[in-house]
Amino acid sequence: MNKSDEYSSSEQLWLENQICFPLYAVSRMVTKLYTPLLADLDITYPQYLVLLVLWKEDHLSVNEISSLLYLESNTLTPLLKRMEQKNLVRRRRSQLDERKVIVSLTPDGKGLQEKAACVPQSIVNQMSTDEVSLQEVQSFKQTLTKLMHLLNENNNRNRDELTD
Amino acid sequence: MNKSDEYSSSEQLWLENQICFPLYAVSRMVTKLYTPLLADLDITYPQYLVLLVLWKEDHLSVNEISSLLYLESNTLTPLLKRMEQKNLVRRRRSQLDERKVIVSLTPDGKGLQEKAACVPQSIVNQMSTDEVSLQEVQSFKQTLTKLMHLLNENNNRNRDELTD
DNA sequence: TATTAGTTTATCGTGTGCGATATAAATATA
DNA sequence: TATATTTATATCGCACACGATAAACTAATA
Repeated sequence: MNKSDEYSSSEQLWLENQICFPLYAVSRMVTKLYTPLLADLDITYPQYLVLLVLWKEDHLSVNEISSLLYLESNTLTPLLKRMEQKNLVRRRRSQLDERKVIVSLTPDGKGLQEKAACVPQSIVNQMSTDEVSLQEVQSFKQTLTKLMHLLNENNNRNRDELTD
Repeated sequence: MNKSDEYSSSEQLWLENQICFPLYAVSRMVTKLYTPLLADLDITYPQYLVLLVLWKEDHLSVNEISSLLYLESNTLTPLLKRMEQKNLVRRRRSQLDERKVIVSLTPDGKGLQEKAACVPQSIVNQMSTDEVSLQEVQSFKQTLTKLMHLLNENNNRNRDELTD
């Protein structure tokens, strides 16, 4: 173990020595960066994520969206209903399997893709500075992605253990 | 600019090429890791964060907690009231400045520190694997902390621009 | 084919987060 | 000292997140 990783029991309970707190804080701060940009499109950040996956592949079931975004149906169902109210998507029960609800883009929902094209660059510009190099951002993203898959498997394992 | 950073306008709108999505997903997944551990203490993750800062320094105003956790008063006020209901903290108007509300630990709130001592190690154990080295976690945390301060200044700047 | 088990989505309740705004106290200024 | 400005919390409304659970449908099996 590295010397710098040794903390006393009480020091471990200091905010500065925790890794999860900055993760939590930065996540909220980044969402705040998106807010004014997405307000122009009259959508929220989670709604933007749903549009991102549908722009890549349309006509996905709630379950498929759930798997891609790691969001549960109890979050997605009301969120998708709000998007349906705004005429961005349509929700239809599948003919082949009446349990499934297929979510499809409306012309309005498709149309937002062009208006959103400038969003990613605007975010990247706001996040990159002299203090954080592109190289650093790249490896940061790699770690994030590894953690995402790791923790997702962890969550799935914990959930399955309970039902066993 | 690095070759690998060049994306077309439409590729920038792919989930896999975004850095903010894994940030958002990992943040939620990590909170899920805490949930069963904190459930034993009958607290939530944001409530745990409040306790962390009070264990380090007791008798903080709402504003001071707000600055440390980057949470607004409209989030903290009801959260602190719930903690007061559970007899973890006391909320008292300052004698010197009646605008300020001083938050102090009760004996119950202090007592939780011992029971929470094992929480950080449990989280670290669940997050560290062969795939993510300690070295990697260290630099990941450094980038996170830099981003946290950067984005906070950014947010403060944007807020002040509107009132000017 | 009748029953059981599994899958998919939805509902309910609680707890955040935050933009906009209100309220009250303290400070600054005319 | 009366008034305006600033500061510190609180209130309101809306949109997530998610654990627990229900309801509807399909698949598996006796």
